[in-house]
Amino acid sequence: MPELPEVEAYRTLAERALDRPITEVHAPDAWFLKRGLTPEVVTAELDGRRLVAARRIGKQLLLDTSDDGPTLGLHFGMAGRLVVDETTAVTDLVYSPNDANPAWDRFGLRFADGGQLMVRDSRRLGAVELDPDEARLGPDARSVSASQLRDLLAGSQAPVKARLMDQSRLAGVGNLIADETLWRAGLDPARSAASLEPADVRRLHKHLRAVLEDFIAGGGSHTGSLQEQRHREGVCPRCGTPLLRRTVGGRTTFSCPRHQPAL
DNA sequence: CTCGACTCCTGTTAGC
DNA sequence: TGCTAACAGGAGTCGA
Repeated sequence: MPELPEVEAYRTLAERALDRPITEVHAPDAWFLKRGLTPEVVTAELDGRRLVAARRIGKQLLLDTSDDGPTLGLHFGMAGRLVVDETTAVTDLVYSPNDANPAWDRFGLRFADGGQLMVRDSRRLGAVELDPDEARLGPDARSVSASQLRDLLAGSQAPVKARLMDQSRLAGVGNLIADETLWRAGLDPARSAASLEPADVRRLHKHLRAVLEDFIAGGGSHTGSLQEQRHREGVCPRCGTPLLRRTVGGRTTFSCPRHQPAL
């Protein structure tokens, strides 16, 4: 997906959709609805209500509804976008087409004033559910404390990168944020989480926070220093050393063998 | 419980 | 130019 910074932009955009009566629910793709939700049920639950708050936990967008209605949970998968009244929050989304294709409109709400909120996802890896279990997500990466980060890394033999991307322990970090953060912090993504020293964790925390704020301010997860070097001939932006490309935690991973040495 | 492999889906791109 | 295979910012499930 869209990682945390993109979903934060979606959340801000979704605020434009608040307090507008819902007159129609567009759910043409039943497969896109999860946890047993059907087009009939989601229509009955949302029709006539209004969105009253736009929240975000990690990569999950949560839209609360009026009159004690359900919370609408939106996931954007790897290519999903949010569109409100034909305005898109994020213009450049790597690995996702920019064009508007009606067939990619997987779920949407029509408002009484004629406007709309739409989830546009070419790849169908996004999801819509009602009253998602918010407890399944770890603390949001934008506000995670240093001690929380220390605790969620402690004792794990999994690669530190895999641990950072485990949404049940830390919500919001995806592949690009993980690589950029570990690169800035000078940590090998494949090191076991438990092998980090206290100073490593403090540095990681500092850079994680900085990367997130940079990406939120700068327009997305693709704006990192490492991003333009994310290809087979890529070199370290800092020292020019050819980047190491491998799979860590099941995801394509780029790192500088010089600044991010293995133990 | 923890962790890695596999799977879902489809548009783009690299390579023959 | 055209076809095919690999690959992609995510995450759920299964099994060792």
